[in-house]
Amino acid sequence: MKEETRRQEIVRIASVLFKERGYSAVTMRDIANELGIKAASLYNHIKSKQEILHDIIISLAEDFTAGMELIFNANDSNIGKLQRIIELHVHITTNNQYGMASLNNDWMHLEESLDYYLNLRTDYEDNFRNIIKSGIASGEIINVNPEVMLFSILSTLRSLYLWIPKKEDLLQDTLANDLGDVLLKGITL
Amino acid sequence: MKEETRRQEIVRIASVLFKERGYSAVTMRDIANELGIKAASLYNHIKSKQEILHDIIISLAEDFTAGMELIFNANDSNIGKLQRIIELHVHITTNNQYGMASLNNDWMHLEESLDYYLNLRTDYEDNFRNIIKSGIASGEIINVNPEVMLFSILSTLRSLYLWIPKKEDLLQDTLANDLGDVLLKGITL
DNA sequence: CCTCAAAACTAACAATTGTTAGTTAGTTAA
DNA sequence: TTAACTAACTAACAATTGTTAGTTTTGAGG
Repeated sequence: MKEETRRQEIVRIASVLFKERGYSAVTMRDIANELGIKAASLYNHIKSKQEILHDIIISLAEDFTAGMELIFNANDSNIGKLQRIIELHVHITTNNQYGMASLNNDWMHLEESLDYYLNLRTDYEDNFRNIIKSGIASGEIINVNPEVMLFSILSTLRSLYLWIPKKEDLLQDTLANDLGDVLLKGITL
Repeated sequence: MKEETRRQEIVRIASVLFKERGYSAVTMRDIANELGIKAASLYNHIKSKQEILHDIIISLAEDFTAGMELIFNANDSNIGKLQRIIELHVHITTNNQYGMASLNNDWMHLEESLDYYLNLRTDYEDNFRNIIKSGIASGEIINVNPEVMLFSILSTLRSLYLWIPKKEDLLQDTLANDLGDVLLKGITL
């Protein structure tokens, strides 16, 4: 484990508060308080509140886009790719449950990096959609509206951050497997 | 159609802004601006900003709890009940896509009514969970961790508000049917 | 012990926040 | 015409916001 810089600590603490209350409802004084220092002292380490949000969201969004790129270009069945996407989400969310809240709910408060974020998200969704469409074309996946499938699976994966912390006992692999069963094979016997 | 009171108009406009930016990032002046009046004038119709949030969230939460109660006590198979829950979400979300954003993301900013809201939500989830467990016991539903199934289905249904406005062409019934297929029967051929 | 940089501090700022008080214009009912 | 009511207004408030300037404390290396 590398040492955590004060800057990283600020971002980490902030992401916890942002998950609880949302970016706009958390003040610099709240963050400073949690660290036992004064708000003004934060500015020795970070440039602005906005920069904290950027740090949290952009690194996560890039992780997803990079992971998706790998899966998309891999030599695998389309169902196999979907299973690997599920694992990607479980993995990233397990390692940063707090940041995932900002990624989902506070992205609209990004300023300079908003367009960049939106592009990353669009790329990600396009790849996801193309995997589903390929799966339908190849007969791996049922012929239902692919938008409904994309939406349904992605909604579940994006909400993982709300749920993983409550089920700490569940192993990452077990969770990814169960989710794969439920999302891909359905729940009907 | 009944006439909309000024108060209802305020709550409706506010819910649109709350969906875009979140409760904390929307000011009384923003809401007033959208109505073409001054912020102070809002107080002729409402008691506080907090009351607007209460209005939006609590009525929706009560709709869900009441709808669930009906379904739970109905004479139907457990899979049938799940399908009716899907229809309940599609129906309520279609009729109030903006309010659903606050229900999902701004409930933590409720003050006096926070406990009441949390109780409604717990009741709802308990009923949902019991339907799934009954379905497993009766052999209608596969024997996978019921928490994973509850989480997966509910996440999708709770995210509908993000997605329904983009697919206005899709009829309520078609959407509920497709969602039922995907969520219950899975997507694998 | 001294130096120097990192990281804390105090004090203050201009802007914005939700809300109140008091007033005014427009509509309805007597 | 008058009286009452509704819903807008202006002006202001105290508190809180993100941030800056300038200063002091701390701790490691020479």
